[in-house]
Amino acid sequence: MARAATTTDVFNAVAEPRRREIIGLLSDGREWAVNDVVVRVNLAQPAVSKHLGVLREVGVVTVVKRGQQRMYRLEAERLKPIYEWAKTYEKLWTGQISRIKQRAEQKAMDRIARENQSDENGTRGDK
Amino acid sequence: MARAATTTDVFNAVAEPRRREIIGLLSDGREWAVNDVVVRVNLAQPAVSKHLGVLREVGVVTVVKRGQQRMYRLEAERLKPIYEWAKTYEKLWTGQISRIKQRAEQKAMDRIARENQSDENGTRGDK
DNA sequence: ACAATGTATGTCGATATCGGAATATATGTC
DNA sequence: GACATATATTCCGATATCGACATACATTGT
Repeated sequence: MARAATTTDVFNAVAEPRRREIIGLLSDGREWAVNDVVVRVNLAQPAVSKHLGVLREVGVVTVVKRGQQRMYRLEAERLKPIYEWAKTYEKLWTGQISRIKQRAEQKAMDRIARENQSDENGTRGDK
Repeated sequence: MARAATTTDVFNAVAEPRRREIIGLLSDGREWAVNDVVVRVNLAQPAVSKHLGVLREVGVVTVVKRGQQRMYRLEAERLKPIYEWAKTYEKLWTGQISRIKQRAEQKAMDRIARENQSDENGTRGDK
């Protein structure tokens, strides 16, 4: 078995920097003709067509014919799986505390929480 | 030029499903020996070592020797770029405001397109 | 019908992958 | 030292990639 095809996954499709660049362009919500993209990206037209083809296969963009042009549009919700996946790990880096410290803190917190059972009633008397 | 190396990018490293699976395992914050991973994932040891090597090269995991074992640990903050990237597009699929706006724009586009050419499929039109 | 424009497709070369198998490199144990 | 365990490294075959280039296809205008 070899490397997975770029079209098997949103993850694989988006791994290519050029493709991310193109997604960035289309993120303005407008429809983009292939040539509009070619002008902005430093790539020849066939390369752009292929990248758009990959993005289309995984549903990240949709095409519609308009005259002799093909208008590509971003289907951003297809990126959601990536967002959700990464979001799963967000809690592991938020706060500047490292994970190890977090674990230590967690244990300390548990202990303190137990100890505080005796101190349940509001010593925080501001008011 | 060929496909980018899996070690060039967090995006590329994470494009591989097995690697994401391994990341999922390590997300409990503990240190994992290679064999611990081998037992959980349906892969031979060399394959696992290689995957861990890739993840290590991009900094997603770190290693530390302990006896004859190599303990791997997740460095979740290295996934942040992916989260941030995807987050940029979150607003495009959540919230009704952008959705409505997008819809309106799309309808305008469609109308313009229709005006520009009423002939989609070989039907000899007027003009 | 012909030319021009916009886009897709096919071929090619260089490169890298992924998993398996075999082997090498520690490290620990008797 | 001999041996077992844990892991890394190397070689292999099959497969895909990506960009360049050439070319085909499609649509529009004259």
